[in-house]
Amino acid sequence: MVSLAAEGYNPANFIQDIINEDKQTGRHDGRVHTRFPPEPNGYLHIGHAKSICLNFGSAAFNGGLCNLRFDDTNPTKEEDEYVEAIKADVRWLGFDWDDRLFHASDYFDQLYEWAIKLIDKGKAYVDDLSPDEIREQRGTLTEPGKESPYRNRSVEENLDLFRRMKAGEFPDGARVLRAKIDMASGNINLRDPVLYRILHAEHHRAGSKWCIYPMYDYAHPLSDAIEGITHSICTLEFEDHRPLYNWLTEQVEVPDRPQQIEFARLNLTNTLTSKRGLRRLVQEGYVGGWDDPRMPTLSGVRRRGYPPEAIRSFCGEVGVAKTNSLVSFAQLEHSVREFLNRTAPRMMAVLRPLKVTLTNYPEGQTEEFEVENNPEDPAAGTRPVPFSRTLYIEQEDFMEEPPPKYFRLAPGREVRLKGTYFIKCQEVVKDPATGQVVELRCTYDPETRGGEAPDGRKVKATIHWVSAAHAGDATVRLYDNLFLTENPAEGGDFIANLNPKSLETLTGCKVEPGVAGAAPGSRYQFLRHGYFCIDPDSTPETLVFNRTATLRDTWAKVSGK
RNA sequence: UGGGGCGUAGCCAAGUGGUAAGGCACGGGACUUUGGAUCCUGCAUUCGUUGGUUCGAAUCCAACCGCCCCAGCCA
Repeated sequence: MVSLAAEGYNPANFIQDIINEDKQTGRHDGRVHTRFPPEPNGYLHIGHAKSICLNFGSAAFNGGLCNLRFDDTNPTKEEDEYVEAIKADVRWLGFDWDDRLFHASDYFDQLYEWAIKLIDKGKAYVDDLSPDEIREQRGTLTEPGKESPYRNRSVEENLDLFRRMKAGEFPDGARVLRAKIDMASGNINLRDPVLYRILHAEHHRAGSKWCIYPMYDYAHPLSDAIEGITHSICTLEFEDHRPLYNWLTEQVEVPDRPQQIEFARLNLTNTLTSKRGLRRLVQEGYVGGWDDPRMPTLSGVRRRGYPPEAIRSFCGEVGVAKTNSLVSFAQLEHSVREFLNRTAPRMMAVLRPLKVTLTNYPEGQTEEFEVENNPEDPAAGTRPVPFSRTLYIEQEDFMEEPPPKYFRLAPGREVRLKGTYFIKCQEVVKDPATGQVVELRCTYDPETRGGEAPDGRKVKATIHWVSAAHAGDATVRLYDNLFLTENPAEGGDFIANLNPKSLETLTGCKVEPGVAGAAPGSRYQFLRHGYFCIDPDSTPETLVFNRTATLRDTWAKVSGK
């Protein structure tokens, strides 16, 4: 039985190979315990989804557990607003941490005790050098660093100074606690890395209890150890930190040392996946907020209408490896369409209305047709759709001078109105001032009721429609890539790569009456258009729809549009 | 010029000495009351390069080339 969390998890990856081997050799007593460790300094994005699916998915797949842990070691950057949003996003994606919600800040006391232990062992020291001096003495990529003059202080003096750091006797930046490892190491992370810094700042959870805070490199491996994590999965840029990770768990002598494993983060074409960059888009007003449907944040794609199931299967499909990669956005859209095609109820919506009068249809008459809700899923049933003399069809479904291979309506041409009758265009009414086509006067063939002609004649197109008197009004937001370039972060300023046409808002759209009253978040397929999702901005009078994704459009290819 | 990684199709990615999975994209055809979906079908004589080992190499060895990451008291 595969749990929901493991659904979509693709075990064909090198991390699963490691887990398999560990289970076989009995490492970690055969346990698998992972964690997803976000810093609450921004909103989760699609890149985090890959990590969430990997951590929760691999744990579930292997009969293990996955914790949610907030890596809140820097009080100057972290806020409660973010922790709540992150929890909501992880839940929405479909994962559950049960009672295993943790914070690195839960461990500050233990972490402090272990720092004392390191000092006692002569493995850590208080350094009085300024940040600039430490940087200067760290050396360069090719030159070794210099040892600090404070490196060989006595254990007693270090203990005293560290306690006084904690007691608040020194200002920010005055001193730090450093690990004593190797200033000549080729790995810069091993050149006596800073373990604790002084920060007189209010912590979102710990309040003002502390004025010294552990660095990520110190807190992370030890938090993993405290939680009994077996496989600590992180991204490639931390590969260089692994020796330090191992050094720390060895020095504090924890019983079952966790192992860090690195994989390549997700990059998507035409999208920005850096918290810093996304924050800038929000703060400088390039988008409407973290949940703007153009944002790759989980809150953004949710509002856009992406189903969590689609994101999970996408994460399984792209796999997990160590190669830096840039996944095509089309791959994500494929997963979204694949899920929505199976599940989204169909609806007819006319985005750019063109009035059609059926001249031979009795005035004042209304018929109801039962139309299938989803041809992919007969169990979805049918819905009644009202039909009358005056209708709207899509402007682009008529051409006065149709090019070859255009099968839709044209003067004298017959097409099928989805689910109802064949209609034939008899007359084109134009605005005398502008020459714009404002109305089509057509006849319908009563013999074709239901959409088939008894005489066997065929029609080359079926178009969607909506009854003018019954239709609801809607605003429709059409979204396109936020960025014009494949890799917006590459080179200079990504702001220059912003797509000025990433949002087009259509008003006066006409939708089937059946959608009235639907809740925000409801997803539909608008026939021949794509998938749409009701936005919370909707009012009782006017629904607002966000386009999730278009349908594949082979006519666009043929016509070269 | 130090350290750590990575190179399999346009994009992802399996493959772990026995003769290149799969998905996306793309092309062709069938079917179609969504120009959707579905269904067939095509798409790497070759795995960064060059040598070597072997009956046999994407897999082992060597050298070279290319790309990514690291010099926060950020994570």
